[in-house]
Amino acid sequence: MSRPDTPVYLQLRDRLRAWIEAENLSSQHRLPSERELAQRFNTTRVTVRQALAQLEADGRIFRSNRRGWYVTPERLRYDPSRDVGFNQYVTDQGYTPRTETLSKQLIEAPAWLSAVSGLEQGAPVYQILRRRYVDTRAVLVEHNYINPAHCSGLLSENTDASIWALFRDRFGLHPQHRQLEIYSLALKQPEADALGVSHGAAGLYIQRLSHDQQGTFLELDREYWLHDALKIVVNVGEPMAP
Amino acid sequence: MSRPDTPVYLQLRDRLRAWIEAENLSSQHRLPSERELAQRFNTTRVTVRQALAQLEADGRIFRSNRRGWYVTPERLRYDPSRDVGFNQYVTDQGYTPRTETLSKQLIEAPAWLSAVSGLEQGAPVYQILRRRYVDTRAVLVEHNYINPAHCSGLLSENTDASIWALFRDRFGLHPQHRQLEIYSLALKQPEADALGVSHGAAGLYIQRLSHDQQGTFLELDREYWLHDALKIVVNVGEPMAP
DNA sequence: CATAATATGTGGTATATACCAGTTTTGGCT
DNA sequence: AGCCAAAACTGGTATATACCACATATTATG
Repeated sequence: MSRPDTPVYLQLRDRLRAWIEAENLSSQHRLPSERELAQRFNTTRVTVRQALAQLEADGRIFRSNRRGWYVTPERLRYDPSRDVGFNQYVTDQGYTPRTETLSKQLIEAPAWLSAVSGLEQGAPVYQILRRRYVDTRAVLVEHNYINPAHCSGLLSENTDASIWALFRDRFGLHPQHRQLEIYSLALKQPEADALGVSHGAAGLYIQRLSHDQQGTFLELDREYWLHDALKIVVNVGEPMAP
Repeated sequence: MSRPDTPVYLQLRDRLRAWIEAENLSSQHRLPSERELAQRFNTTRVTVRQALAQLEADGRIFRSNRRGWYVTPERLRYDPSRDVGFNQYVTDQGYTPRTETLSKQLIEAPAWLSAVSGLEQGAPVYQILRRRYVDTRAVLVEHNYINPAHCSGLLSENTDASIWALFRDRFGLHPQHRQLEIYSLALKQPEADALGVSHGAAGLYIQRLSHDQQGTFLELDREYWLHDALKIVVNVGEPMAP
């Protein structure tokens, strides 16, 4: 299969991957320590870490700060184009969701928000910052910017559940058009810290800009995900004929 | 700004980032060699490579095998939900596209394709493998699986241009429904080699499953992108009122 | 028995060094 | 000029080692 002169760290990567797939079915299982792996495979920690970095990039293992390496759980399937709440998604797929509202306040729209939303600069905007968990793992932080025009009093509501459920059931708001932006990046200071990973960890950025039936700005959502925590599934166009 | 005990490789990362942003506007510019950076910043190559890996993860620089590190061009904006050709996208954004058809053949649908498309296993399917460039940089490889039912003779056409243009203009086919899947992964042997990067390099996977007005399978597209080469922009729902 | 101090284990950061495998440049030759 | 071999240069891989910061387990102490 592989040439005999395959680099040590790739051999190690493949052996670890096979070991993870064969022996160990459960997620969140802890790998042997780097030192132990180095000894067991008769190499050095530096080389072991090269192999681990490969598996991390592939989303098969993740690190918990100074505690060790763990097998990554299955990716969460996620459709950012539908207004179904995170909690429901996670529950439907057999996991336990958790949401923490880190802050919520009324702010004045900064220039960049004005540019993408069409709001006047300095106009009042609700800002909600939340952290979401799948089981015990923090997988994303979310920045919400909401037009208070049609949902005054939103900040008094419980924002640990679905904001879209509030929009629908309490304020009668329905998004008509959404623009999604998705790209990979390295997580920086605030988001990386909030997710308990180191600066520079691989992340996926999802931005969702929603307008209502009249074409007025409803909400801007900026989500910073761990890159290995999700698989985006979007349906576009009419559903198929039966 | 940063504490005085910030690790060397992060200081170096930030200095390089600042240098890239300030001094150097042009993309594809080559960075000094690792050894020169190590000397200039009075550290070792290992530490320099940590800093470079951070900038690579952030998509600001990329490596060309044993030739050096280069400043990453702007990301291509890409909407996989529209049937507009790659060549047009790239041209519209001021770059020069190029497409190579690596192979095209009639194959029998394997089990996995049957599972997602609804075709019978073993049914004939066109398979087209292409590599696409933005300017001189190979940014993705694309695996197309096309239902020959409504477009026989497709393989005789020139597949270096848009397949969707062929569908539209020559066969009168229009996709009605699409399912997109997007997630990050590490590029493996065949795709990494085709893109001239090393195995394990960060990539973005985009899968597009298209059905026509009658709900019959049209095409499955599997795209493997360099993670830093694109920004996905998808519009969902009716356009805004004027 | 609960709590605090301590020891141990873990990944995180860093230096110094060496050789390998390709790429690019150089320099000599025709 | 054009060609080709040799040299220089680049990132890729690898060993050996050391210390740090934080997490957890262990032990001493009230």
